[in-house]
Amino acid sequence: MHLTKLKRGFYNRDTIEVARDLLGKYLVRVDHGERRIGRIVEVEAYLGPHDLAAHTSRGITPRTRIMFGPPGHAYVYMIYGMHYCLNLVTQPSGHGSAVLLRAIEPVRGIHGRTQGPGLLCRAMNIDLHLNGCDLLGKDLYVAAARQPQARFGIVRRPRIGVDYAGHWARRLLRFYIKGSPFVSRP
DNA sequence: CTCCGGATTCGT
DNA sequence: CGAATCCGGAGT
Repeated sequence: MHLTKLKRGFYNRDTIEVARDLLGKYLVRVDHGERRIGRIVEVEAYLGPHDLAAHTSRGITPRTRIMFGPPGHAYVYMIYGMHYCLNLVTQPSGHGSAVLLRAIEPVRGIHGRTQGPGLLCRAMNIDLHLNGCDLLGKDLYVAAARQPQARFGIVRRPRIGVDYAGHWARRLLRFYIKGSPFVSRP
């Protein structure tokens, strides 16, 4: 399959548009010369400091520094002391928004399950050393297929695991490819 | 410094 | 439904 790496302008847009446009794109991880590829099937948008479910709602801290930084970078954090989550920073520097990648469909070089943000990172060997990684580099990036792809429907749902966030927990900011068997929670 | 709880996953 | 497991952020 012929893939074209997305440029920074793709990420420097409205976070909800980026989230929807990431569906069907390909996450590429190059690790010790090994190339792992997964098709993105499920994402969540985190809009900025006003979004009470977003880490940036606490302001600029050592952890959220990357998420407040320029678009097109990876924001990786540890959760529950044992899993990692991968986000892609969106919009101009200072905005504090990102898209969480929740599930991918294995395409190449992937062993193990990929349904859920923690499992996705495990399968792609993504951990804190990739926090702040430039998505225009060679270790980790998103690419579009050059060949036209089959069309798909998009389902909108509330985000997972953010019940503490008041009315923000009910916003429809989770997107996934309709009918995909690789979504974490259909 | 201590304390609380989490953008999860797995086993009971 | 609860444990695993540890660090970030907030409060003292």
